[in-house]
Formats: sequence, structure tokens, C-alpha cells
Amino acid sequence: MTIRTGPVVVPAAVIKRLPMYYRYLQVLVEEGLERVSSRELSQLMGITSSQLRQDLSYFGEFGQQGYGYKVSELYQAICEILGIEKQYKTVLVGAGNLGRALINYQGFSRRGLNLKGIFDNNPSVIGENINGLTVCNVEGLKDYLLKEGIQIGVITTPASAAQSIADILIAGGVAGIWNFAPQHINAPENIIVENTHIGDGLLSLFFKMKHQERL
Amino acid sequence: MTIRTGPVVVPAAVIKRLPMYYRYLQVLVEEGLERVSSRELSQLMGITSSQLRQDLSYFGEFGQQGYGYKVSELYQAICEILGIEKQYKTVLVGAGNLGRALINYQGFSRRGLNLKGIFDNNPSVIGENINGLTVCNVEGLKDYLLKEGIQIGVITTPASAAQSIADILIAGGVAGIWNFAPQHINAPENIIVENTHIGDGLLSLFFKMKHQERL
DNA sequence: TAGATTGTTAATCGATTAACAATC
DNA sequence: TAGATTGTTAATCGATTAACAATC
Repeated sequence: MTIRTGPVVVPAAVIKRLPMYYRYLQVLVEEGLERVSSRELSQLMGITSSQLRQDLSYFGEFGQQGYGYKVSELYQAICEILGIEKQYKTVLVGAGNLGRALINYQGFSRRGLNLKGIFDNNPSVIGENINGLTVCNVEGLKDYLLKEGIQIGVITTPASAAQSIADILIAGGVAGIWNFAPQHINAPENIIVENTHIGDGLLSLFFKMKHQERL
Repeated sequence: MTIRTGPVVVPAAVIKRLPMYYRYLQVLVEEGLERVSSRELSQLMGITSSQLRQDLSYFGEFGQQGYGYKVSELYQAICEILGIEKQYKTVLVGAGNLGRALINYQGFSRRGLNLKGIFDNNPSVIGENINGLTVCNVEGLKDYLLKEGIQIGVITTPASAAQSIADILIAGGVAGIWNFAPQHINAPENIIVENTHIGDGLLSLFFKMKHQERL
């Protein structure tokens, strides 16, 4: 097993599929499966085995001819490629329902996200204990970021507050922003902004239901 | 303005962008903007104007040469294409944090989703009132679905319960399932399953942070 | 009218798939 | 060894972009 280290350009379409590989391999690891072929795994995932092998080839060689892949090795490799081992220090801003859902989300910590602080501007929420962390006043956010060396900020505020929170996060030195507010975030190029628009899935569902016969 | 009705095959890549058009146009409608050109809107969205016009052309003609698009007309057209006006009857199963987040999510009802019932299996949650709806025992789900003619089921249960809930939803006659559980759902071809895997966005963020220099 | 911008065609670019030599 | 399956190349397929005639 070799992980490629050189300067390879990974197509965007491949990057989008990496989390899916992670999810499916995690299940196989939990099931205790020892080996899997590209054909078996690809059928499980609903893609072609060609695509699976092609995708992996951007990162290195993880299998053995005539055998397939060792599940645990491939899983480890995907984790490393994704940077899951990194344990980024994180704050979450906006302790409403969505924020709480994320805080309590198993996969949050399982994926190696290290939640250090929760912030809100609502006096009736500030001071509350959620999953072992006390909700802090958002006014103290910027100082906290610099003091603690926070690397990721999660925005689960209403759309109207999103950009101003993002500005504070950026001023506070975070490298990445995970934005759930249905609001475009302006940020300098070196700050990575990942948007998750939950409502989009619903609209896709509507569309497919309406146009079922066409697809 | 003409909406195309014939049997056109819409590329998957175009369908994926429709919710984004909806989001951005909604903002422009709220701002009270009257007209917008493909160049202006595309710059806002970070795509090319070619792509915007090409995408719209799959559904009809919505603009005027030399003028651009009437914002409200284009917004209405996108809503109709997406099937937002339909008011699908919906139940949500799993009243944990994520379920509550969705129930309280403005865009849920704004997009025309008609939430009729909330179900859970936790005795301490059953009977609770959330946003005007009483949480029901999941044991009564199937009968309820048939009686009320429910069309969409939202699954916000743990992964372990997802498939069995999906089976009940399917037996109860829903046409679409919006699945948030990190679990593949098996369903017959005529049932549309839309998966929203929240954790995937986090992994994309990790990857981009780790490989920033390569992209 | 002159200027602007659409809708669409054709060219380019990128992503997926098929096929197979290499090899465990 | 014989069978199986990888990693990779080349061919196919699909998506994006550039360009422009049509026209408001």
C-alpha cells in the first residue's frame, strides 16, 4: 500500500466522492469484513468498479492484484487522505436547534472534530450547558478564537447574522468555515468555506417527484 | 416567458443546480430587484453566464433579449420547475435534535412542505408539543400514513432504525423519502429517496484544509 | 435606431467507462 | 500454476464554455 505524495491534481468530482467512500468503508470496518474487491464495494455504493479504482489511483495504490483491498487498510488510507486524524480545534456559533443537532451528532466527534466552544447572542441560552460545554456570549468570540488558536468555525446562526459572524471568525484566525446559514459568505481566498444548504435536498426531492416520468 | 412542457432530458448536473437558483433568486425577490441579466446573476452565484442561460434553456424561455430577466417571473418559473407549489403532505420520524432543527427550519414550510405529523419511539418524547404538533408513537405510523394520504417521509432517526422506518413509510404509500440517517436506504424504483448526509460537508472541509496548496 | 442581452449551436474541456497488461 | 483483480491507458460520454445570430 502506497500513498501518493506528489503534486497530483485531483478532479473535483473525485473529491466530492471521498466522504461517500469514508461512510461505506466505515460500515464494512464495523461489520468486521476483512477484504473487499472494487466490484463488491462499487456495487454497494452504486458506482462502477472502474470509477472506484480510478478514483483511488489519484491518491496511491491501496490494493493487491488478484485479492482486492484490505478493508481496514483502505479505510485508514481514506481517513488519512481526508485529513480526519488532524483534530481541528472548532467553535460553533448559533446554539439553536440545528446547532444543537450538530453538537449532539455522533459523527461530529467521530470524524475527529474537536469542539472547544459554543457561542450565541441569546441571553436565555448563554450559560446553558450543552454536551458538557457552556454556551458563551458571542461578544467574547474574537478574543477566544485568538487565545485558543481555533481553526474551524461552524455557523448555525440565522442568515442575517452569518456574514458578520464569518467576519469575526476570519479576524480571529480560523482556516475553515462550515456554513449552514442559507447565505453566501464572502471570505478571502485562503479561508476555506464549505457550505451545507440543508434545504437543497428537499428541493431535489420535490423536483424528482414532480418529474419522475422524465428521469 | 414560455415554460417547456415536452419530453426533454435534463442533465443531472443541471438538476443539482436548481436549488441554488432558487436560493439566489429568493434573495433578489426579497431585495425587491426588478430585473437581472444572466451576467449579473451568474456573477453573484459564481458560475458563468453561459451556464446559467444554458441551464434555463432546458426548461423554456424566461428572458427578453436586450433586457434580461424579470426577477419575480424567473423566481416563479424556478419554483414551478422545482414543484414547490405542490404542498406535499409530510411526516417526520425521529424527534431528536436534527428532527427538531428541521421542524423549526423556516425554509421547510417556506418551500411548501406541509408537515402533518411527527413520530418517535421514545416515551419521554411522545406527547410533547413541537411547533404546534404533538409527537405520536411510531407504532401508529403506518395506519396514519394510509389514513392521511401522506406523500413524503423525513427520516431523522439513528442509522440503526432508518431502514425499518423506511419500510413502514413505503408500505404506507409515500412517494418520496428524505433520509438524514447515515445509512443507505433500500427502496423500490418508484419511491424517490433523497439522502442528505450532513457529515459529508465536514469531510470536504477537512480535505480542502489539508490539501489547500494542491487545489 | 443603437445597444444590450437572450437562446442556441458548436467547440472545448473534464469525467466516466471499457479494456487489458501486470501481477498477486 | 490458474484464477482473480488491480492500476492504468485510451475511448466514450457528458458538461461547460465561447461565440453569435436573433431580437427586444
